[in-house]
Amino acid sequence: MAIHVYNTLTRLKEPLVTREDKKVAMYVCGVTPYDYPHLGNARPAVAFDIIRRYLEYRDYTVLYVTNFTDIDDKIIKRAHEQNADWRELTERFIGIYFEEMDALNVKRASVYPRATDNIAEIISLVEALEEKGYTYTAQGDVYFEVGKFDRYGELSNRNLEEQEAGARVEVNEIKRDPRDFALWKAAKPGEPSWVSPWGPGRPGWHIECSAMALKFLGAGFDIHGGGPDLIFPHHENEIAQSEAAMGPGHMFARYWLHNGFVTINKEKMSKSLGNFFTVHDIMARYPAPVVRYLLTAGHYRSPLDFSDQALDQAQAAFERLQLGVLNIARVIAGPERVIDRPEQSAALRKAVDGAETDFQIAMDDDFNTPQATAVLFTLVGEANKLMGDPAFIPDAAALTALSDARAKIVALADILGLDLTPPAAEDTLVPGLMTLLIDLRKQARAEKNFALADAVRTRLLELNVVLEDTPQGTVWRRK
RNA sequence: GGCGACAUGGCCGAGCGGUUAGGCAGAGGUCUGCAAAACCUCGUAGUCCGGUUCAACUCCGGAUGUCGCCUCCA
Repeated sequence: MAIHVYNTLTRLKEPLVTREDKKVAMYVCGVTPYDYPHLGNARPAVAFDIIRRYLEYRDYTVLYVTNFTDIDDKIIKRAHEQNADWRELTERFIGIYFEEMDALNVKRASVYPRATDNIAEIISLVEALEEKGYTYTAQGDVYFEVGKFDRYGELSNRNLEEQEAGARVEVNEIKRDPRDFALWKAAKPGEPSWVSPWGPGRPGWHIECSAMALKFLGAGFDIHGGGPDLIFPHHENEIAQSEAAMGPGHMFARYWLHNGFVTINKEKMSKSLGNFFTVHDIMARYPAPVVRYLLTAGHYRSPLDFSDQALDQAQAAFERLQLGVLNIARVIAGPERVIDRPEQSAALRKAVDGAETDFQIAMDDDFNTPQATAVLFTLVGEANKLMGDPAFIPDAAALTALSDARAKIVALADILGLDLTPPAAEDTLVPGLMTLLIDLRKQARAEKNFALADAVRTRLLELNVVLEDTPQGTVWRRK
């Protein structure tokens, strides 16, 4: 069964045929580090992290490259506003980006190239384009002449003649054609710059991704990903300049994948609209795994409308998975009964045995995480049903099935980057104290001193410790 | 104006031409001293109008609506 992905370039779901057998080379456009990342930045990071993890699970070796655009107009402007050094600004926000993506359990990419570390490659690429006659210079800037690349518009499916009518056209007297874009920008006084054949300046935005993708992944790499607002013009320009430079017969990237927008009240979350929430602020109110779960609960290509209600629902759903694993752990840590009741665990056994196949069917189909997570809930449900049966007898078959179920739930969740492993073992004093409190409460209850018993439970709850009275005795967990 | 996406039960959100998605919330019940957790039962959805078909939420056409790209933006 082959993995199928939706390719923006063909507008079709296609089987993933990699350039090299069992290897995937992928490039995902990263961030411009001049501010705190917002949820719209986190979405592609998580979406492509899931894709990367799933491909690795399917035995692909993944070379994953995500860039930092660490020099551009916004950075220069922000540094100027804050009277700060632009390098210190980008360093700071790159650090913050890593911290927050780590919290969201985004695996580190193989390489995080920065534009400013790849100036030589960028200049070479512009030179190649210059030699082939795709460029012109004007007032120190170097522009790519879009009209000379006849496949321009293929990715974003736009015919440029047709949109002239009502299009908002950039006011730029320098450019020969409004569609043309800067490959190299001449430095204005006081701006950071690098020496180049065209004088001191800095790279245009689009060229850095081409240069770095080709440097680290080579021509015809497998997957190029990013947000949907990059389809045009950024990715269109990447294709044009890369394929123009390489010449006929060379493809830049084979599959183009784009995630859906995060929206607020159905409107795109964006800095310019001012309706954005930073990952930092959201994680102050909800646990990071809940935020990750929210991003996993919908399909990566669908819009995700963000709200507190959505977070609350995500939290409740995620806790159901967490508690399921915890409940199983308690039962399998308990005693085994040497009575054979194989039929009671037959349904769970069946669910466990079919789970991985169902998970793969879902994920093979363009990474259908909503369908994949349903597999996890089915396993939790079957396990709960078994353990919750008043006639449940923990025989060998049941304990094995439960143990397998737990392992399967945790393993499949891990492929989605959802960590369901119970919190690390406490130091020895805490469990001892908890046993002491539970014993004292048990005594109070035996004496019908429910006020005292409830006070113990209430005050522990204030410490975020939940007591639950089960038929097997009282258990506790952190909230 | 050009191009495109989407429209599912109170909310979120999938698959599928005829057979249970899943989650959240709600109601009733089981268990409990009371809770919590868990389980059981319950709503029986598919914007509208046509068409194809023995059969459509699922395919086709149209309408309506929402959103997006066309400008830096994930």
